[in-house]
This record gives sequence, structure tokens and C-alpha cells, in this order.
Amino acid sequence: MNYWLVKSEPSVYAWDQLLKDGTVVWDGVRNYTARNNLRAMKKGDQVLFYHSNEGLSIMGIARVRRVAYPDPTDSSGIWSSVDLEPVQSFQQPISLKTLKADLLLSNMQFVKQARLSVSSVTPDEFERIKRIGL
DNA sequence: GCCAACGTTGGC
DNA sequence: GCCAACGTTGGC
Repeated sequence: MNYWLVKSEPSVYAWDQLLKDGTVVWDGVRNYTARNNLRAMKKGDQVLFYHSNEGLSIMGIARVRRVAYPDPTDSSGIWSSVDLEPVQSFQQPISLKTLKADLLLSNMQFVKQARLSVSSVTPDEFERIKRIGL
């Protein structure tokens, strides 16, 4: 089991929308590092869902429903998508401020590489976040 | 709205 | 293959 974090601007696609939809095609990723992370995802991997620009918080946990396949919004064949489904909302979203202030979480890849839209999360980080958020 | 970080592009 | 210029992202 691997753990990941994806970012989305809530004005584009919000966590609440995923709860309503039940599943989403995670398309539009146009960065090689992020794409490679998408391709490394296995079915059932757990994915933290973060709101960037507005909210600035991890909203809940999603799960990989379908592993990487060609991004339907890309005709070049370079980019990949996965399908995600919601697992659980956090009772209290975890703010970036909280993450930065937490010794175990301030080194998360996504905190250090602000622009990376799909990043990996260690098991320790994931457990810590679950404990704070659920 | 600003600007730092950083990935990409293109001339040499 | 280097690196300057440029564009984009995202926190503040």
C-alpha cells in the first residue's frame, strides 16, 4: 500500500464535488514528476486530497479506483490519468499551517515542493495525518 | 496582486 | 549540453 497526495483548487474541483460524484477522472496533470507518481499508483492506494489556493487544507482521504491510463484530455499520448473515489472526510480539515508546525509533517514532499500536484506520502506521515484529521 | 520557486523552452 | 528567458503555480 502506497500513499499519495493530490492538490486541487476547490474552484476547479472540490472535495465536496468528489463526495457527490463518487468518482472522478484525475486528468490534466502536465508535469512529469506528478505524472510518474500517477503511474506508480496501485489500485486501492490511499490519496490525501488537498485544497490549494483557497482553503489550504487536506480535506479527506480518497482511494485509487483505476490505475493509470492515457489522459482523455491529451491527444499526444504523453500524459496519464487515474480514477479516484472518496473514502472519508476529515472531521477537521488539516491546514497547511498545521502541517508546517508539526515536526512529523513539515518535511512532507508536498510541503517542500509547493508546485508538485501529485506527491508521495510516507506511511508515518499518513498515519499521523489520519490521527489528527479523523 | 506580488513574488519566490521551479519546470520548460530555445538559442548558441 | 548549457543556461538565460520565460511561463506557471501557489502561498502570502
